[in-house]
Amino acid sequence: MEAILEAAAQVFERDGFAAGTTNRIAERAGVSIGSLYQYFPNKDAILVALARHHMAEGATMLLPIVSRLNEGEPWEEVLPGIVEAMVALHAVAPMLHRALFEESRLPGELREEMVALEDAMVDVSEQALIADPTIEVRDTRVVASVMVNAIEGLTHRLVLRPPPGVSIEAISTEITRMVRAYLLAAQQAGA
Amino acid sequence: MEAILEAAAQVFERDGFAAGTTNRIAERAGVSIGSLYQYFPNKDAILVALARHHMAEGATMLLPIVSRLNEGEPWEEVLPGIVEAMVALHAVAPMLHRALFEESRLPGELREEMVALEDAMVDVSEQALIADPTIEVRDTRVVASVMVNAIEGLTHRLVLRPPPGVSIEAISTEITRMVRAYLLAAQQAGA
Amino acid sequence: MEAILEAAAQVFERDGFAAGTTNRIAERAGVSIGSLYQYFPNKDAILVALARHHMAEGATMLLPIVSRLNEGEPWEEVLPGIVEAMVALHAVAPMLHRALFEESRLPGELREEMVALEDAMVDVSEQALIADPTIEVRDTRVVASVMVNAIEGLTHRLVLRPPPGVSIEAISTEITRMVRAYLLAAQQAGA
Amino acid sequence: MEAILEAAAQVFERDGFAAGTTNRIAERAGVSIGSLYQYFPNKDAILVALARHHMAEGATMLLPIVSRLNEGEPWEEVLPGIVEAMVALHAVAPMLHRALFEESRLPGELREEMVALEDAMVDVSEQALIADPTIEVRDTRVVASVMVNAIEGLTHRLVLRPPPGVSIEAISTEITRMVRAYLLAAQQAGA
DNA sequence: AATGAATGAGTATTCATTCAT
DNA sequence: TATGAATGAATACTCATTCAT
Repeated sequence: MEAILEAAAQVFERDGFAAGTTNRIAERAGVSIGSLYQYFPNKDAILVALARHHMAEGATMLLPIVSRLNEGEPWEEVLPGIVEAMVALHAVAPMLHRALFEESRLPGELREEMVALEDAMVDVSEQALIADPTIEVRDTRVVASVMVNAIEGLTHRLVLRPPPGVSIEAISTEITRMVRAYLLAAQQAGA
Repeated sequence: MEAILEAAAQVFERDGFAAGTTNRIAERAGVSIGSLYQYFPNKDAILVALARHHMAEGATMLLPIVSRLNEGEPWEEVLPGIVEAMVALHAVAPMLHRALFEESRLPGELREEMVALEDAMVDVSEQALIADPTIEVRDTRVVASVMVNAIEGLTHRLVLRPPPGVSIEAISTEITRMVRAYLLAAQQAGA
Repeated sequence: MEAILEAAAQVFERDGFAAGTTNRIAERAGVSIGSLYQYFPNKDAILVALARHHMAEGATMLLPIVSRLNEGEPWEEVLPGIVEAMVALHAVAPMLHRALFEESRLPGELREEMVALEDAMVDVSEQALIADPTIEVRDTRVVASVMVNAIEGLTHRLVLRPPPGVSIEAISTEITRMVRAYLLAAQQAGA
Repeated sequence: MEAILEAAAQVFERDGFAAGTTNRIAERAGVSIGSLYQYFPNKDAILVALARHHMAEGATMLLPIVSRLNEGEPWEEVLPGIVEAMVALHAVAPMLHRALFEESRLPGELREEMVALEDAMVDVSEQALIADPTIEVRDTRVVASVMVNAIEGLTHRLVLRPPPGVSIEAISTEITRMVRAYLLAAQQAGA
C-alpha cells in the first residue's frame, strides 16, 4: 500500500527505525494494524520496501547523468550534475535516509544490492578516469573509490546538518569543488 | 563507575543504542542492575557520559595539534596531523560512535555542546585561514566549515566502511590530499 | 459446503483445532474466507458439523453390526466386528478425532448428543448382556459401560500411537481379546 | 516459582494449553507477567516444567510398586497396585494431563523422554512376563505393550469421564480385572 | 452468492526502572 | 551501598470476523 509506505517514511523520518512502531505507522496511514500486516509480513519488510524505493529513485536520477561519462564526456563536465542530483536526492528526507541505511540491520540481500550499486558507481567512475584523456592517475581504483565516498559522505553530512549560512546550492558548489580539486591533486601526485 | 561506561561502550558498539539493554550492560560490567541505576539515572545518561568522554578524548587529541595553527604554523603543515588524529580517534569503536551521535536523540544540551565544539573547530580553522599569509580565500567561513565537515564526514564514512583494498594509512593520506586540494582550489577561485 | 468440511478435516488433522485457522481452511478448500462464513457462522460451527458427520459415520458403520446383538446373536460373535469397525473408523484421521472430541469445547447440545450416543451403545450392550443366555454377570450396567469405554479408549490409544511392531489388524485382535476376556472374567466374578 | 506452576496447572486444566494465556497464569499466580518471564523463558517452558513434574510424580508413585515385579512377585499380585497408582495419579487434574500430553507439541527431547518412560514400563512388564513361572505367553512384547497401553488408555478414559454410577474404586477394580483377564487369555492363546 | 480487503481485540514477549532487603 | 526480584507499559504480530462491492 502506497499510504503505508508514505506513513512509514514519515514515522521513520521522525522517530528512527527502532522507535518507529508499526502501530504508529498504521495509524498515520489511516489503516488498521491488521491491514498493515496484510501488505507487509513484518516491520523489516517495510524498511526494505522503503530502501528499494530510495535506491530506485537514486538510480533513476543518476543514470542519465552518469551515462554521459560512458559516452566520453569528461569528468570535469559531468561532476556537477552528479553532485546536484545526490544533494537533491537526500535533501528530501534526511532522517529517513539515516534510519534506512544506518540504524537498522538491512537483510544481507539488500545490503549486498547497495554495496553492488556503490561498487557500480565506483566502476563507472574508474572507467571514466581511465578513458578520460585529460586525466592521468596511478591508482584509479582508490581514487574512484574515494571520490564516490566523498560525494556520498559529504552529501549526507552537509545535507543533514547544513552549516549555518550555507545554502543548498552552495553545498553542491563546494562538494563539486572539493572532488574536482582532489581529482586534480591525485593526478599530479601520480604523474 | 568506570566499569559501567566501559561495558556500555562495548555493548553499544556491538548492538547499537536501542538494542543495547541496561541489563546487558550491568551484566558485562559485573555489576547488578540496581548499582547501575545508582550511578546513572537512566539509559540516556549512560550515553551522555559516553558522549562527553568521547568529546573530551577528541579535544585532548586535537588541542595540541590545532593550537599549532594558532601559533602561526601554516595550514599545510598542520592538516595531516589533524586528519590522522581524527582517523585514529574513530577507528577504535566506529559502531559506538554511530550509536552515540546518530542513533540516539542526545539531550539538547549535549547536542549544543557538540555543535559548539564543531563551531570552535570551524572558528579556529577560519582564524588560521585568515592569519595564514600564504592563503587567500574569499568566504573564509564557508571554506572553514566545509573543511571541517569534510574531515569529519570522510573520516566517519571511510573509517566505518573502508573501501576494499584501502588501508587506514591510505585513508588518512587521501583525506588529507582532498582537503588540501580543496583549500588550494578555494583560494584560486577566490583570487 | 462439502469442500470446506473436507478442508477443515485436513487442517484440524494437521494442526489441531486451536492452531487450525479459518483462513487456512478456506484457502485449502479453494474458497474465499467470505464464502466460508456464508456457510458457517463461526469456527466452532465447522467443528460441530464435522463432529456430527463423524457421529453419523460411526452410527452408520456400527448400526448393522450392533443390531445383530438385538437379534439375539451372542456377544462373542458380534464383538470382533464392532472392534474392527471402531478401529477402521478412527484409523482414517486420528488427530482430527482428537481435535473434535478432546481439544475443543463442543457446545453442550452436541456434547449431550455424544454422551447420549455412547449411553445408547451402553444400553444396547447391557441389553445384549441380559439377553444373552450364555452370559451371567451381576452389575450389567457397569460391565457394559466398561466394555464400551474399553473399546473406545483402546481404539483411540492404540490407533493414534500404535506400539512399534503391532499392525492395525493385530490391534483389532488384541482389543477383541481383551474385551472378550474381561467379559468372561466379569461373569465368573459375578457367578 | 512454585506459585506460577501451580497457577499454570489450574489455567491449563481449565482452558487447555492454547487458550491458557501467560497473562492469566501470571494473574492467577499473583505475580506480574514480567516475573513469570523471569522464571520461564516462554510459554512452552512452563508446559515442559509441568510435564517433567508430572512424569516425576508418576515415576515416584510407580517405582516402588513396579520394583516388586523385579523382585519376583507375580504379576497377579502387583497389578492392582499399579492400576490404583495410575488412577490416583490422573484423578487429580485430568484436563491438565490432556493439555500436557495431547494438546501441545512438546519439544522432541521431552517427547522422547516420555516415550522412553513408557518403553521402560513395557520393558519391565515384558521381563516380568518372562520371569513369572506361572505365565506363558508367546509374543511377550505385544502383550506387554498392550497391557501398558490398556492401563494408561483406560485410566485416561475412565478417569476423565467416569461412567455414571461408577466410583473411582470401581474403576480401579474393573481395569485390573480387564488386564488380568487379558493376560490369562493371551497365555491360553499362546499355549 | 462470492470475494477478499479491512478490522482490532488479544497474545507472547521485552526491557527500563523501582524498591525492599 | 549493593542487590536482583518484581513490575507493567509497550511492542510486534495473529486471526476470527465483517462488509462493501
